[in-house]
Amino acid sequence: MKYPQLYQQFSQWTNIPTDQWSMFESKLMERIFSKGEYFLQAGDKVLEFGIILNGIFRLYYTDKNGKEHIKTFRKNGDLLGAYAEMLMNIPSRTYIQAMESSKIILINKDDFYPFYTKHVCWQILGRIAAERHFLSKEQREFEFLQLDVIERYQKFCDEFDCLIGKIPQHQIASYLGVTPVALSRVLSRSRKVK
Amino acid sequence: MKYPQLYQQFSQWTNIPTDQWSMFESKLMERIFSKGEYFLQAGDKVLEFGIILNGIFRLYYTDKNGKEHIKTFRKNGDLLGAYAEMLMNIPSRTYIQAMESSKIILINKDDFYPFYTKHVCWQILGRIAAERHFLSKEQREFEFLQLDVIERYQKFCDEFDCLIGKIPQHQIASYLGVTPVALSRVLSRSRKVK
DNA sequence: TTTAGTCATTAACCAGTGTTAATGATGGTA
DNA sequence: TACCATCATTAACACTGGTTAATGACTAAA
Repeated sequence: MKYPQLYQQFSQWTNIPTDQWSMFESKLMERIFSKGEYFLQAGDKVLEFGIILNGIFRLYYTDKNGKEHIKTFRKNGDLLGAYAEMLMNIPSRTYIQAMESSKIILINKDDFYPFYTKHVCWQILGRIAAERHFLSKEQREFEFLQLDVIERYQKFCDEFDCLIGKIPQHQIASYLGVTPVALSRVLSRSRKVK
Repeated sequence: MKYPQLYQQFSQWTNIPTDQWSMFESKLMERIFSKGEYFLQAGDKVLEFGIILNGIFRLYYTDKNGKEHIKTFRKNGDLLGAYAEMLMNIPSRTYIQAMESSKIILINKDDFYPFYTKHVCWQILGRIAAERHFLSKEQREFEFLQLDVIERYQKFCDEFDCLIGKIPQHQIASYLGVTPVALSRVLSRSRKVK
């Protein structure tokens, strides 16, 4: 078994027969991304997805004015890819960029899909992955509807604590849906209060 | 077959053997909701979910100040329930209220879950339901990050066209993440431009 | 018909944000 | 060292959105 850690992670969700796992592992590839390198850019065909062994990536898109909007960050153990575009079978609208030297496991979409019909465990994993993606977006919707900037920042610190310091503040601002100037003001205000 | 229309809808996603379908149908119940009646309120145990035959529901939660925030609206053919809370197995944080007289099909969560192990088609349906829920949230995230109020309003009109006139404008404002006053101003401004 | 309730609109005021620009700090590179 | 790029901070200004309150339209109930 090449990736016992990954097997552990998947086995949390459902039992995977060892023969299924070894077939799956045979399709996996490793790849290193250096800081700043892109896993995917807007317009690219979505041919594969990954699982992060170590490192940090940011996912963002650009609007009609060329401004970047950060959707989320991904770290150890997270799935990596343009998930929505893969489901819709359209070219990527998302840029996915390594924020530090990162190591990931890759699998081709076309190598993975056949597993769905080989064993029910892959359907279960697919369902749980979708459910977890949904839950994180539901949480984000909650934050946009109910929380102001400073509260959203605090939530960000809770969720991505290990990333503070590794992510420039203006990118956190973009994730929170405000400008770097606005976030800086808010943080400065909250420091004065304390 | 009691609900051929529902069978049709599910069959779009995957083939369902007739014996599976009749077992499934035997668990279904019908229920009518009159205007204003609640399918679910915050604090309720999430015991069941539904599929809307006809009518409109709104899903919202309240914040610490008692203000309502509308998450979405649901109409014919949509799944109805506190999906996130069901996945997390926690009490509902969501209020689900009929906006007009509505008819739905109900199934108990505990009656449905066993189907996951009876046939793979239910896993596939579960996965696709989760994927579709995810995609709609991803779309909503896009709108919050990239669009201003008037653009979000236009998107709303595209997505829920049949509901315009049936939904009070202040509830649309809540869905868009602004106050009724702000939405009214924005619409009045955009009317003048034309 | 009268009354009460819901809702959209508008005005006035204020807090917060976007924008632009200037400043200073930091870190990497020639 | 000097130079460059990146980034956080702050100021000034315009504008948007939140809040409150008043008004009028409409509907349903008494």
